[in-house]
Amino acid sequence: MDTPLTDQPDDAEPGAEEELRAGMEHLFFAYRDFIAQPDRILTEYGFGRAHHRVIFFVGRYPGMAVRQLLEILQITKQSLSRVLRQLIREGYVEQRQGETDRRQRRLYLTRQGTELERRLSEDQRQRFARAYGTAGPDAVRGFRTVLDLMISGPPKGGGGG
Amino acid sequence: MDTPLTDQPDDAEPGAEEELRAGMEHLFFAYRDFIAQPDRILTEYGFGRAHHRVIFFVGRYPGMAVRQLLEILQITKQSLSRVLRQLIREGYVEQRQGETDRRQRRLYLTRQGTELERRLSEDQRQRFARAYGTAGPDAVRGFRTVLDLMISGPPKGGGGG
DNA sequence: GCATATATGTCAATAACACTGACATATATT
DNA sequence: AATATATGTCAGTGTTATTGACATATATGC
Repeated sequence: MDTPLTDQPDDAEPGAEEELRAGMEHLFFAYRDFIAQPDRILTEYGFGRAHHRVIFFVGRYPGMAVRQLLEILQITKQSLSRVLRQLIREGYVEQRQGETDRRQRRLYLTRQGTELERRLSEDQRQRFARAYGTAGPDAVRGFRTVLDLMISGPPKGGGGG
Repeated sequence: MDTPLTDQPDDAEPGAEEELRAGMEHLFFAYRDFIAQPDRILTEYGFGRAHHRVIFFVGRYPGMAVRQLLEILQITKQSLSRVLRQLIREGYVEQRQGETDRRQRRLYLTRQGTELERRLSEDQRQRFARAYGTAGPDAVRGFRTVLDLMISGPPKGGGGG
């Protein structure tokens, strides 16, 4: 589409180094293209990427506490607050007091929020579905294996993943 | 490390839908963790994520023209300009006039820029090397297959993406 | 009850990174 | 000469993030 690059860069080093850099590059492209369409939709609503992340995770884990969301998104309370306030005010997310811990404000998508979530993730779901379908189950397993290994570090180090 | 989520969300739907959403979620985590360490290093230099992207791509494709960089990063000329100006002024990137087309300013890393590139990508390379090594060549092939399929859209549709 | 910690929310100031619009220069193409 | 391309810059704006400070409600330990 718009990546006029050959598979092998000018100073292609043979072997592993090149393989790693190619992976890094393609992860960048995949993520870039992954968020392009939702970004376009969000502008209609006056929302940004952060709103999408909140809607995605609250949709996926209903009843999530604010604290959890902060840990997942790794942003500050102040940043989340502005986004969350907007989503609540405009009727996409609602809060309910926690039952066991009443300090918590547990988060849920409203019907309107669920609709927006569907709309935002439509292209992303199709993108995954297409890639998964074309690549086949073995490749998907490999994809998930590598992706998961990149998330929290090596199983040996533990690191708290 | 900091993702206190179970593998299956509250409203787990059976089958494909759940698989897709899990993939989307893990792609988010992988990318988030992928850029965390470079982001920390960049603050030492007063640089941001955009500087890293420029350094990465100029390092990978020496002699790249500004136009190509704009297409890859999908940002505006004005946005790139600010970043590029800073990198040139501080001696990480240099420009040379194109030989065949003298309007072009072809971009190269200086020695200092190459050093910074190594430092910025060190954690990312290790992360990929670890994941690739642990997952094994079959999984890596699957990973690359799926990742590449997600980049520009279906092979059938061809062009757009 | 009191002290302290946790979960949440908000105000203010700031920065990085993107945007649009307008305009300028050098060079290439027709 | 006219037009297009490649690049650069100025001005203004907006989103998303930051840090710091402070407030409220609730939980927990003594």
